[in-house]
Amino acid sequence: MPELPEVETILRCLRERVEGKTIRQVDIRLPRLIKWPAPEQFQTALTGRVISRLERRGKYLLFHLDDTTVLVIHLRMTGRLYYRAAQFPSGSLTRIDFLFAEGDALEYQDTRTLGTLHLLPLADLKTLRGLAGLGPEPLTPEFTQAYLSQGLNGCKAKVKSRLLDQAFIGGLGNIYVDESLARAGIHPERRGDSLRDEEIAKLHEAVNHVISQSIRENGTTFRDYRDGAGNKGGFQNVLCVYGRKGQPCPVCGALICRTEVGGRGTHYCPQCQKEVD
DNA sequence: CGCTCGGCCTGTGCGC
DNA sequence: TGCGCACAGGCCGAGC
Repeated sequence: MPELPEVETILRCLRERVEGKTIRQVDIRLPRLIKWPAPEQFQTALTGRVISRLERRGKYLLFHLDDTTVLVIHLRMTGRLYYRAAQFPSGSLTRIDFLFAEGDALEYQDTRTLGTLHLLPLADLKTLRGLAGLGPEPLTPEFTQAYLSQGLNGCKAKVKSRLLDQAFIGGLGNIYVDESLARAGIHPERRGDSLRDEEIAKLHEAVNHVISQSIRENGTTFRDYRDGAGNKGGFQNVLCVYGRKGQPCPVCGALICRTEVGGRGTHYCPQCQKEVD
């Protein structure tokens, strides 16, 4: 479900609500979501811990605890984290319920149940390969035009597939890749190594622009996404191509096309994003 | 080694 | 109305 801007929005929302809270009880209703350690140990180890700090890396959310262990949550497609005030009961959609000593709670919901939860000592975070191998994120000093250029150099894969690789760029997902390529005027099926310098410059600008604008808009609610308090995002109102098959391109008016690239639904403007390979 | 594809899950919305 | 199918924001591992 969520990509970098959505996870960032959840982080900002939850920070003020759960940092400093003591976990009194963990109610596990779908144990298979807990990948490490075994659910019983997960439950025991978390009970009594204080959440000292929240952090986001790519699409991962990290809950640092007062004993230097870390709860790592990945929401995958439909995971949600909801803060629940003390007077409300836990709902039927909750898969894992974190109850605080103060009476309030954090609930993990997940329709498709593809999400993952790990509890690890800080020093063992490197064993989570997806997390440890994350590439630089958009809007960081490491994500330069030169880095993008170097990563596309010799890349025979389609540019869209390359941009979705979290080890190359951390945090981009299907929506923002489609939107970035649209803004840069690059067809998603172009070979990575076919992009000219000026196109790479445009793509670099586009990725940063799209991600920063979406963070400002609190992410994209295409369907399921909500932040930690249940609020929708706003970026869906300014999407140029994603989910807009058959609708006019806001730039040129041509009708948006949908195709499949690397098994992912892909949207582009046939006029602004010409195939030139 | 680089890359593509299928599998993991459940729910929703569409066309017939 | 009911049914079946296509599709869904991500990631990993098998296999080419």
